[in-house]
Formats: sequence, structure tokens, C-alpha cells
Amino acid sequence: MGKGEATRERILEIAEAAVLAKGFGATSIDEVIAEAGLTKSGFFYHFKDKNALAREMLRRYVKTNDQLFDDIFARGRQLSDDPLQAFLISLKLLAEVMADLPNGHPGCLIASVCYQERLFDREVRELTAQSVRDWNARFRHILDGIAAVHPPREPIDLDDLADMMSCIVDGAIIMSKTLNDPSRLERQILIFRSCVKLIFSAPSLS
Amino acid sequence: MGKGEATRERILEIAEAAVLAKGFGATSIDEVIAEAGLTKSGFFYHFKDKNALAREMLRRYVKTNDQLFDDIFARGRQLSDDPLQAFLISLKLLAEVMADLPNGHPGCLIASVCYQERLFDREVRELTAQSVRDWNARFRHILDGIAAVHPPREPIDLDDLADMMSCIVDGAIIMSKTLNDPSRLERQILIFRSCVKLIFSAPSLS
DNA sequence: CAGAAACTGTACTTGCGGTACGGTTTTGAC
DNA sequence: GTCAAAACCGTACCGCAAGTACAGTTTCTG
Repeated sequence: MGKGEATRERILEIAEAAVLAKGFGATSIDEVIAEAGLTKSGFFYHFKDKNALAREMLRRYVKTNDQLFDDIFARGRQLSDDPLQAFLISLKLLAEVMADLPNGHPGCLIASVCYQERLFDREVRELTAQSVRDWNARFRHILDGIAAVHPPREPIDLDDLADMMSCIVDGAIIMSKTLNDPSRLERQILIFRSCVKLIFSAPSLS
Repeated sequence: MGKGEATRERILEIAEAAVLAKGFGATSIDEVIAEAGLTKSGFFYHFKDKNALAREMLRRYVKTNDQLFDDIFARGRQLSDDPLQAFLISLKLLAEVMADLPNGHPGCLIASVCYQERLFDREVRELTAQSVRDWNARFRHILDGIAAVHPPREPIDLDDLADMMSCIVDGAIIMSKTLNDPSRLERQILIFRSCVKLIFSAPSLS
């Protein structure tokens, strides 16, 4: 890894923390480079503009997040052969991980971008959209495996249920931040878990 | 109503649309006043700074939203005496209202503020927090009424379930915007409805 | 050692939020 | 109709942040 790459990483790390804390618009380049210990020229050597910074931040964020979810859901499958049990275990693990983050979940960059639409170019917006689609597909796949073994009682659209996971997490992050109460995120994941449990393990109506 | 109040209303309406579309930081005062047909001096006559604008926008938004929810949940209670049925009907109505918005739900101002924290002063942030708390209390109250008649099968924390409503809506708005698919919001409300139905009307496990 | 990569420094442009302040029109109460 | 307050307009200005331009310098690497 060249020295340039290390600097880029440092910039991205500092910028991500600042953006999640204050929003993209409120994060100035001056502030980032001051903390990173380089000059404006140095910054624009690595990123042609703020949009390029956003793009790389997103790529980084999505990658890290995917890794986390891969780990957690793989761990769930290790702990149970039943796909429903595996998913429920993973959700519990996810809740614990989210609760253990010292100052709550740092926030969701995708949502941050969402509420700043026009600040970003098409490429950035397409990147966020694709990552959400990937997320949904991931959960959809898990739910398919569950439904094959445990047919849901009520006619539930599995696509919508997969979407629900992302919605809950994003919504809970917002609530955690707004109310300054990190525990909400954990609790929302657990109540979603209860819903999944009910949907797939409820006995049939006579 | 004085002429000043009418102007203030016009500014707030234009600003709200712009902020929901592009975020607070990306909405310039110049742009708002151009559309409102007045000058910078005129703007600062009504709002001492951008924060004051945000504050009044939020008050307006929360008020309008509360009114909408009051109507919908009152209508639900009109249509059924059973609190569970009334709530389920209201959720269906809510989903329909959200689906009927021509370009999807305009977005949630609270979330917009959430991701711009440092741009706003303490008063604005406290306003958003309070409105979320009020929202949650509203749903908690409805759920209390339901649980009194239909004890939930699994031990479900009603506070968390009340929170879930807000989380779903906020999360679904983000997803709708990100994927440019207004139907997601409607579908998420309906699947939340299914969950509520399952929780309160599922038969006991033998 | 050479050349490429990784910067620094300075100077400038643009756009936005915000201030200052004097002047002008509009409105509503008497 | 009068008169003061309310509701503006115009102009000029400040500071900050994004971004450009470009020449020069250091640092790594083959």
C-alpha cells in the first residue's frame, strides 16, 4: 500500500465521522484536512471534489457494513441448522452488536445522502440505491430459505418483509439519534425479531 | 391575518418543499426568496436567520402531521368499536393516503434535521425530539387500548411496538426516496399492519 | 539516481449566510 | 384623511467554504 492510499484512508475515516455527526453539508473540507494534517492542495490531489469524497466514503461504508452482516449471518447459520432459528440468532447478535457500539450506531450514510439528494451527482445516488437493493436481496434470500421450511401463516409478501428489515434499522437509527437514546436501535431489532418469529412459527388458524 | 403572516406562510411552504427535496444545507435563501418574490431584506425581516426558518418549518410540519394522524385515527374509531379493528382500519387508511400522494411522501423533516444536527441550535433539536416523543406516546396509548381487550400472545413491549410505527414510516420514506419508488411506504405500513394483527389476534399456543 | 507520486504555498473566483442601514410602500386603527 | 407601525426594497459589505490554477518541493520507489 502506497503512502497515498494511507492518506486517502485517513481522510475517509475522518470525513465519515464528521459527516455522520453533522451531515455532509455541514462538514467542511478545511476541517477535515486540518484533522488529517494536510493542505487543501493535498486534499484535491486525492479527491477531485466533494462528490468524489462522498462516493469513496459510500463505497467504504457499504463494504464495511456488508462485511459485518456477512459475519453475523454466517455465525447464525453456524449455530443452527434451521434457517428460522439461524436468522433469529443472527438478529439477536445484531442487536447486541448495535447495543455495544459505545455511542450508539454512528448513523446510516445512505440516509444521510438521501436527505441531501441534490448535493450529490447521479453516480453517488445510484450507488446508494444499489446498496439498498443488495441489502434487500440479501434478506429476501434468507427469508426464502425460512419460508421453504416454515410456510408463513398469513399471506406475507417476503419482498416487503425483507424491506422491513432495512426500514426498521434506518428508522431506529434516526430515532436513536433524535432522542439521544442508543438503546432504541437494539430494541427495534429485537421487536422485529419477535415479528419474524410470530410470522414463521405461529400455528395455523384452525 | 396580516399580510406579513401570509408572506411567512408562503416562505415556509416554499422552503419546506425545497428542504424535503434537497436537504436543509442545499437549500439557499436566495432560491427561496426568488420563488417567493421578495428580497433578502424582506426575508430577514421575517426570520432572523436560517435557524429561525427551520424552527418555524418544524412547528408547521409537526402541526400538519398531527392533524393528519388525528383525522385518520379518529376515522378508524368511527368505523369500529373494537380498538384493534379500529387501529387496523386506520393503518389501511394511512397506507392509502400515503400511496395517493402524487410523488410519494415528501419526506420526513425530522429525519432531515436528524442528519444535519450541528446545523441547528438546541431549540430546534429539542423540538424534533419532543415531536417524536409525542408521536410515540400517541401510538402507545392506542396500543394500550388494544392490549386491554386483546392481550398479546408473546410478551411484547408496547413502548417498543409504538416506537416501531415511527421507525417503519421514517425508514420506508428513506427507502422510497432512495429507490425512487413511492409504493414502498404504502407496503411497509401494510406489513406493519400485518404484524400488529398477528401480535394481537394470534391464538395462544396450546 | 531518476522519475513518479505525494504533497505544499499562494493567489484567486464564486456562492452563500448574514449584517447594516437608510429609504419606500402598504396597511390598519382612529 | 392622517399617521404610525408593519412590511418591505436596495445597496453595500463581511466572512467562510468550495473549488481552480499552477508552480514549486519533498518523499517514495524501482
